Amino acid sequence: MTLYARVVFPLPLDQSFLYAVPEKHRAAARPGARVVAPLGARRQNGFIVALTSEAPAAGLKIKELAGVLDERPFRDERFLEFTGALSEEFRAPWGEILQASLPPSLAARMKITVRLTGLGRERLETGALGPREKALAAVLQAGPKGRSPLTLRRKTGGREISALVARMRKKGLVEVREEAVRPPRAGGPETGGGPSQLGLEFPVPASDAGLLAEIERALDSRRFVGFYLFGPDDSRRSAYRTLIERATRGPGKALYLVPEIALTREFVGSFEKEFGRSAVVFHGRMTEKQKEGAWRGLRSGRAALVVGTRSALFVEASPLRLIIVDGEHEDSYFQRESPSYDARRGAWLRARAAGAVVVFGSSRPTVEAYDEARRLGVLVELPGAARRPRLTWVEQRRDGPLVSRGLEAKLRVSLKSGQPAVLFLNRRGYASSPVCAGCGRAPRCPRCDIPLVYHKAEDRLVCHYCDYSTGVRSACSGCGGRLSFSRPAGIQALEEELVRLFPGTRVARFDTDTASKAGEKERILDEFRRGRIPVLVGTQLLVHQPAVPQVGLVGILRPEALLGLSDYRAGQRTFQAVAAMTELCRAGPDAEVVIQTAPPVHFSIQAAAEGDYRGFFEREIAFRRLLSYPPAGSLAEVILQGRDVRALAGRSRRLAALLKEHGPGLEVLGPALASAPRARGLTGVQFILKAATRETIDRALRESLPAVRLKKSFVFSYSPFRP
DNA sequence: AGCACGCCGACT
DNA sequence: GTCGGCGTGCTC
Repeated sequence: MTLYARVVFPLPLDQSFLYAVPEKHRAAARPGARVVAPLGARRQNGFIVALTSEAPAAGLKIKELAGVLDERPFRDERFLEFTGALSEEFRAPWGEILQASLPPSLAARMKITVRLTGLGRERLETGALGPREKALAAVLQAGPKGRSPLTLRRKTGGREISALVARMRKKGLVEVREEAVRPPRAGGPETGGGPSQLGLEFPVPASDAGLLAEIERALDSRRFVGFYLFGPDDSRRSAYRTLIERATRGPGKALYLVPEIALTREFVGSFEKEFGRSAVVFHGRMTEKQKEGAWRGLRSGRAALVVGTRSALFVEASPLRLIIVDGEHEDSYFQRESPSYDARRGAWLRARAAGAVVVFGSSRPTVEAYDEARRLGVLVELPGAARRPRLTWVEQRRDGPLVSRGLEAKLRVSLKSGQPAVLFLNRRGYASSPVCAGCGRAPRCPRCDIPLVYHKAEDRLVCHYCDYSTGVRSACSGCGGRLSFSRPAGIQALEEELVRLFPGTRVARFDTDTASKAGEKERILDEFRRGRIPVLVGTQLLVHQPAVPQVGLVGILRPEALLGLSDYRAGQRTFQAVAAMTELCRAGPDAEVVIQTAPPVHFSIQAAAEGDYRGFFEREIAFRRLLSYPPAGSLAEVILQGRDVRALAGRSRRLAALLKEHGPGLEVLGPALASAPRARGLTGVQFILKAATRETIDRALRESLPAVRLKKSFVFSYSPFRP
């Protein structure tokens, strides 16, 4: 009886392939093993994901595996189950996910060099070459002996060159050499010692004590279950500590995910006594050597805890008993580049496959997670005193100055007493945008209720969900007032105004223009910390810096600009940003947060300033329900990309027609121009699909997408606890 | 992705 | 005629 292996490749393919397993490879060919297999005209590394002895469907030209690279599978079947589910849910190629899960020592990286042959040099001199061949040969002639395909591509204008190189190789004009880069040897931090005993219990109100007991029971009985811890930072950390201790008492391991690299060190630092020697750090910016060290520590059993960013989701930690996802509301858990996935959802899927406990935590959860956790009865509320800084509201007059009189006076007092201040304004440059003269809000789409985006070329306001558009002189859909352009209101304008108001005072600006490089960021923050810069102005970029010191005066200017993001999550983002900015204010009677905004104050701003998450949640969930936005329904963004705009238009119309056949139950918005103009020469067209359940969306995509051959990408709505 | 195939316009 | 550029489609 013949044995067949189902193989996936690290290629952008939405598909697996079937190969016959030769007799001599029977023992090693197991799910999870790496293989080499003939694919088309070449040999390609891949992964076995399943074995079967069933006869393959007719019409397949079955080939044999060329080789098996591992005597033992590099990961167990539970890990395969997890990555398979992740792949399916995010439409990310399984093979690419597995490739990203390899330890550095197995990620066989090839160094490819292209060099000109004698014949090629001769042809270049005699000019017997095509224009593209000539360009490539000239680059090779001018530079060092060998070039990598990537530099060649860059130096010849960025166009695809693989076919060209292949042809030239066949003609003997160039030579292509492949070398295996030697695998890294383990280095980095040594780990040792077992986890020590902790006897901590975290405080929970009596009403939630039952849930705590349930988490502990699940840990002890190795049952899969998911929980959400809602509460301030220190209460959550104390809870994590208890859970980690419990999970790692025996051979069990724990995975602790954080949103930022800087937080990995902070966490390990703060728990050094308990976990320092048995914890390893893992994140994407580590060298291969350091990563290899982390893998070794975990495999040998010396380390019981991994602290890392989203890529740490894939490291081997067996037997896995606990996954913690802290700062659940942070967008950095989502990976946009292929393979694209959401590590928060990934944590749930991995915990399910491994029979582990998954715990999310935040002081300001996403509406989606909070709602699901509450409905499922897995929301644990941790007590803790919320700091309440003094709050002052200052009216932002529509055509008034960027810094109002009220804020100016506060700044003057603060500067006189030598107190540093931070001002936020979330708009770069000098941008001006259309606002309603009546209510001061950004105009919104009457159908989707998300902000319209101003397109300068057509001089119109456009909805990026449904492509509704209107003239800039039209009436505000909220109050009927007239729209007009605001005065320049960007952060650069703010900086200049401050310099004018306070001559001789140093003002530093912190945005993507001044702090794009890593070193530059630290330099500005360092100077601010030392008191050399009394006033720091920043965009939202400043919110995500871990090392911003707390100050006595925090000014939040025009936070309503955050609501202008053309996305149904704008309210959520605004709440999170304003809450984070407010937290930069230190405690004390002389410390103060000044919010300068145009009335009426949006509930997300009001609630954030007052530290009232639940107040925000109730209003926001009502809005989402009203328009069936997640979590009240499921939503998917489908982006099609192409070079040829006319073909793109035709095919997206066809896709729209196909998708619409799946109604009722599926709402198709679009096609509309994708919000971010995509990379070099590619135009993007976007659909929004809305339905009550994710299944409806999946079915429609499954049946409609194969008919449209174009580069596609997806963003699905976030639903961490979906069964 | 990477590679083959097949079609079109510009040269010996 | 033939060669190179480029779009299209397939890979078990």
